[in-house]
Formats: sequence, C-alpha cells, structure tokens
Amino acid sequence: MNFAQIILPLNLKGTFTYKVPEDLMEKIEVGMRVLIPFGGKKIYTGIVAELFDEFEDSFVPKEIINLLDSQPIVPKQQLEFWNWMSSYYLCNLGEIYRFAFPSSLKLESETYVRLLSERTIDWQNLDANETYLLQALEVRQMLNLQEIEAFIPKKEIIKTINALIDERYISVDEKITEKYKAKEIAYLRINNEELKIKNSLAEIISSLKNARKQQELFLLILDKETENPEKPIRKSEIFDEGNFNNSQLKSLIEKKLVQEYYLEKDRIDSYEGELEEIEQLTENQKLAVSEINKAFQEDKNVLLHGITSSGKTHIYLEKIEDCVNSEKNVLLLLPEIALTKQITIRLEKKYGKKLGFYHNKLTDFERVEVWRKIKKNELQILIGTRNSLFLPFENLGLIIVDEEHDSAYKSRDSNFFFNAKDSAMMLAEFYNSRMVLGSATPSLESYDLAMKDKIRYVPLNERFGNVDVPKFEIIDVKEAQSQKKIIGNFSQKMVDEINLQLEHKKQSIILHNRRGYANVIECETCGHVTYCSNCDVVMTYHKSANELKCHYCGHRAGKPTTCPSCHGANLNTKGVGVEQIEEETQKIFSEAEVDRMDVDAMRKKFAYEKLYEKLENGETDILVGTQMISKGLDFENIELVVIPKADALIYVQDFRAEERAYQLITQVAGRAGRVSGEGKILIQTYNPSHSIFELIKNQNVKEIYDYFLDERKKFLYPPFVKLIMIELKHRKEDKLNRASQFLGSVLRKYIPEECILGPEKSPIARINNLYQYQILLKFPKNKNYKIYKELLSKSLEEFDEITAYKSIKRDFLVDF
DNA sequence: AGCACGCCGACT
DNA sequence: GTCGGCGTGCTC
Repeated sequence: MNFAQIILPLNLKGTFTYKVPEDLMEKIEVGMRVLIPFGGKKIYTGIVAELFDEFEDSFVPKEIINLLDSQPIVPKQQLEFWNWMSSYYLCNLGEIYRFAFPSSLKLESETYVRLLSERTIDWQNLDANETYLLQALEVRQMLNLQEIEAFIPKKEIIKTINALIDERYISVDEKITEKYKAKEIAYLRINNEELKIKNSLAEIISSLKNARKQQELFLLILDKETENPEKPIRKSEIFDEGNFNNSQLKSLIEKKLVQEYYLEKDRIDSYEGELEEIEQLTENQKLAVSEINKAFQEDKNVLLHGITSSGKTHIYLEKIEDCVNSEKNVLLLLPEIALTKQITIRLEKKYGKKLGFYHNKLTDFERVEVWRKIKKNELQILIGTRNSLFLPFENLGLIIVDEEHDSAYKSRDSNFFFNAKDSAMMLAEFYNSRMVLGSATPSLESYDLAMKDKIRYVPLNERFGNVDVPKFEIIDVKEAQSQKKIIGNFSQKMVDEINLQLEHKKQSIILHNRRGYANVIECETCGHVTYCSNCDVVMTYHKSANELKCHYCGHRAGKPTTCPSCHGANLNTKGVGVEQIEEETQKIFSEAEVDRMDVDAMRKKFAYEKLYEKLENGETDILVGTQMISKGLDFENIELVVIPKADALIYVQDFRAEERAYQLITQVAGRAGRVSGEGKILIQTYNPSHSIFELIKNQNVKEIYDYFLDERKKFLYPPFVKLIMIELKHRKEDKLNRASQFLGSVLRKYIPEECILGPEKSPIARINNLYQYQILLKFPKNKNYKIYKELLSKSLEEFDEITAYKSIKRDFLVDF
C-alpha cells in the first residue's frame, strides 16, 4: 500500500493523507501509530486509519517518518467505534484519539534551543535576556521552551531567541522524546560465572578479609541466595538490613563478585492475597440470571432493574464468571471509581491479578501500563470509568454499565460530549459482545427501551435477605409552621425521629443538595449581591472556607464585612446550603457527632477514606451531605434518611429535574435499613400534593415511569424526540449574537421550524468570560433522524463558510 | 491545535 | 518611527 489516511491528535476535521515510504510498506497496518511531520516542523504521532494505493489530488502528500508499533495498537473495533462517535456526537476523530490515548503514547516533538559553536560570543553587545540564555546554554547545551521560561518572561522569549539566531549563536531544533519510562527496581545477585572461574568460595571470602564490610555484604547476599534461590534480592532490602554503603557494593561489583541488575515493576499493585469463590445466589437472583441468559441467547441486551440492596452485584459477578469461563473479557463501567469500594474488593478477591482498574485518578504512566496489559490480554476484567471505553480490548464478551442512570456517564470532562452508556451499547455491538445495564432507578430512556423489548427487562424486586423496603413519609412544612412545630429548617417530627435514632445508636442521613453555606450574601439596605467577575452568576458563600465561590469557574473572593456598594453593615444570607444545614444540625443535636459529605469537604486528601472509617465504626451519628451521599455508602447501621428541603430538588429548570429527584431520593433511601428492614425516609415539602412526592412515597415503578413518560410525551422530550443542543461561545457578545442568529437562519432553511428552538442566551449567559448562546434541536426519532442530522451537517458547513465566525466555539450535545 | 502572516494602537 | 496586539488562514 502506497498511501495512508492518518488520524492526527488535533481538533481538525477528517484524516490526512501521507505517503508510505518503501521500507515501511510491508510492515504498516491499520491501527498502528506513525510519526508524521505536520505544518512547519512539528512532528506528531498519528494513527493509521486506512491504507490504499491510488492517490489523485492536487497536493503532494508528505512521507511518514516512521512506524511506532510492530502490531496495531488500536483494534479495528475501536476504529469503528471512533468513527461512529465522530459522526453521532458531531466531533472530530482527532479529539477522540486525544481523549482515548494516555498522553505518553502520543509522542510529540518539542522545540529545543541549541548552542552553536561557530562564533565566539561578544558578551558586550547582548541584553540581559540574551546573556542569561547563552549562559544557561553554556552549562546545558540544549534547553526546551519551558526550561527557558524559568528565567525569561514568556513574552520576551521569542524575541530573545530570534535575535540570537540572527547572530548565529544558537539554532532551534525539534526533538522527540519517549515519555513513558518503565519503573525499574535494582536487584543484586552473586556472579556465578566468576565463582566458577575462581573455583573456590572460601578463596573468595578470604580474599576479602582486608575489607570486612565487603566480606559481610558478600556473605549476606550469598546467604539470601542460598536461602531462597528463586527470590530476587532487592538492593534496597540489603541496604535496609545492614549498615552498608554504595562504595562497598561498587567494589564488589568491580571485583566481579556481585552483579547489579534491573527488573521492570508495575506501578499498580494488584491484589495478591487468597482468592475467594463468589457467594451463592438467592432463588430470586438465580431467576434473574436465567432471564439474562435467555435474553443473551436471543441476542438481546439487558436492563437489570434491581431495587437498592437487591444484590445486583451478585448477578454481575455471576455473569462475569460466565464470561471469563468462556475465555472472553469483561468491562465493568462505574460512574466513579472511588465511591464504589465494595464491588471492587469483592472482584479483587475473586480474580486477583486478572483484574484491572482504569480511571481519572491514575497517573499517565499507570494508564499506559493498564493499556499495555489490556493489549497483551493479561487482564480479563477491567473496572473503570467512562474513559475505559477506549482501551484496546481484544476479546470483549460482556460490558456491564452499573448505575446506568448516573449523570457521570454524561460528564463533560472531554472536549466533546458523549453518553458513555449509549456509547457502551455501540461498543458492545462492534465487539459483538453482550451488555447489561444495571440500576435501581433506570433512566427513562433505558426503561422505555426495555418496555419496548429493544433490550430485555429483568426486574429484581426483593431486597437481599428478603428485608423490607424503607417506608416513606411526607411532611407538610406549611402545616408544621402553622402549628409552630418547626425548628429552623426542621419540623418537630423530623427532630423527634432523629433523636429516636440517636437513642438507639443508629445513624441518620440528611440530604441537602446544595453546596456552600448560603446561596448568596445580600445587602439588606441596597439589595447588592456579589457576582462572579468571570461569570453571570451570584457567588455562593462558603462558611467553612469563609469565602465566596463561583461554582462555575472556581473564582474565589473574600467574604465582605460591609456592603461593597453602599457600605452598609446589614448583610444577610439567602438560600440555604448544606453547610448551614450541618451547622443547624449540630446545634439541635449538640451531643451527636455530625459530619458533612460534599465535594468541598472531600477535597482534602483521604477525607473520603477517613469519613468512611468513621461511618463504618459508628462514630458518626448524623451525616449531612449533597447528592454524593447517595453513592456507595452501604452501612448496616443507617436507618433514617431525612430531606428537609425536598422542593429544591424539583424546581430546577431542567426537563429531567423530576426524574433526577426521584432517582436521588430513591438512591439515598436505599441506604436506610439495609439489614434491619426498618428504614425510614422523611421528606419535607411545601407542596405535599405534588404528584412526584406521592409517586416516590408509593414506590410503584410502573406508576412513576408512566407519569414521567406522559410528561415527556406532552412536552416533546426524550424518549419521544432526540435532542441536540448546540452551544455557541465567544468572548464578544455582539459577535456571538450575530453568529447565533445566522446559524439559526441557516438551520431554518433546511430543517422544519418546529424542530428548532432558539438561538437564545443560555441560562447562564457568561461562564469564564465566554458568552453563551444555545440552539436546541428536537429531532424525530424515526428514520428522519438521519436525514435531519445530515441537514444539520450541511447547515454547519454553510455556517463555516463565514470566516469571521470561525472563532466562535461550538459544542454539540447529542442526547444530553 | 499551533504557527505564520498581516494590519492597527501605545511606546522608546 | 517600531513593537506587539490578535484576527485570519493553513496544515496532508
């Protein structure tokens, strides 16, 4: 093959054509990494997407510099997956490639400055920066731009370098450096060759009699080797045990008596304890497993709808075991790795070294190691967050998406938007493998698919050990207020119930899903509130840090003591945050140990681990927290969950607000009475007649989902339509406004009016100094979707023709 | 995404 | 007058 289409790690449309040099023609394959020149002098690592022979175009392709792999590093299923993602989520292949790969696998050239020796330096005629740079280069012959930044201001670097190039003192070069380095550990061994030559051990030992320490060291190593010939002797271990120094060791090495050697070590320690068998299933669980098996035989994927603590994990384990037994691999997706200890511990004990983890907390080198192990098929089971969808699986047989409703699967930590749950379904298809979605509160979309038997619905309605489900009670705040039975944000009833738990040494959870102490600090005199300087939002008051924070850009400001506008001293807080609820709780239950769990409290190192311990040991009596507390806290001693301000969960302007409220409340409720079956949930609201509370209270799945489906049908939301949100952003509002209007008009030229909403200002009109506009597309779900999507692409091409609008940043949120 | 080229404001 | 700002265009 003479030519190749290459995916570059850049946010550019499509692929680029390169010529395959003669000597690589035999070796090159689709999915390999190649080194290619691009632009002026930059060198990037690209991926071979396609190979072909005929090439006819006006430009002359450059040549591939080299191959980086002897075998494809991206399996063809992954390439298919990338292509699908690119067209479905309207993003460039290069962005996907960049997101998919650990950066150490993407070599990139770096610009270096080098000292030329052809001219003697005339130090008199140099300015300060030039002098610094040349002096630095006399010490170290090569420097990269970052290193230079340390002693020359950023904006003066280019000038300085150019001046010195003109004087022919220096030159610039591009250099590629291998980033990944295996971690190596030093070991020692007796040099047996030498021993054979010398013929006598005693002779050697006596030869060292004038160097007592060396003799001692030699004997120690010899001792260890005889003791256990199989076990390598770590250098650090020797130095730990005896009082030796490096020069003594060096002498022994010079005398060829001892050898030092290195072995590569995994950065990730895998479990090496005893392996355990998995537990027996209950009758109910066995039934669910056989349902799943039946579905798989019919080539159907599964939605496992198991109520909280029904033992979905057991069923996963069973299916994982089946898959592993048939020599195939498993991917288990979790929303966040840190909050799901239980499941990982159990799997570790069953599979030990065959289990791998992949998530955002790993360092880049650790990612590379997992990547390689997956590639070499050393891991049979991978537990990971959504970025593990891109690992180079070879033989995937099963994908499990746990807590499939979780919004973390749609998190926006990548440049492009994608839903990991839906993507997993496609990935499963490309690998011809099966998939299980699991949740106690499935997303409406998955539930709808299941009802239509597009995926098989497998319910699991019994709590493990046949324990009772928690009981819900709705408390009318208005009524409590009129009867004067209210203390701050808590009704008397709520306080009594918590006291009851404290008496019985049981733990309680208080859910309040709003960060900070108060939503805003307001001046009573003039009404002034502090806005974030970068965003169009008011700043939230955090009492624990005693500062104002912007939850959108992270900007922080000191807490004002007087009004910044009228200098009045009458400042008041508005809107209750979780810190305030915590403070109030501590006041009311002064004897109790109260802890708070939210992103702010968990930011400190090991904060989560410490809190987890406290909860497990029963030291914490009352846990106050945001939605974070709905995940992973499976403790036996929690029996009460209270939600003092449940209305805040519902009146959010988002068509999914009620669905989320239902999921959150049900998930938190599931923490209560897991063993005793005495779980109790108290929900305080001003609107006890709101249907959502009635539905949550009854926990009748069909009723709840029918209600949601009705609402969505009425107002045309998913799953009845497909949504695409176009976000447009720019620093200049007028330009953005013009561009948005233009895009709106182009879209309306091709696509029916009723499918297009906007453009309009986003609810938060400015984030991080970027103004935000949005256009919402509601496309039909039938065959027309594809047609409309093509019309959208056509509109975008037309929009792109206006060069002035190229600087407008656009994001597409497909199925957001 | 980077990098070069080209046209307008604030400084020696 | 120049230096340096960023708006624009291009990269196989």
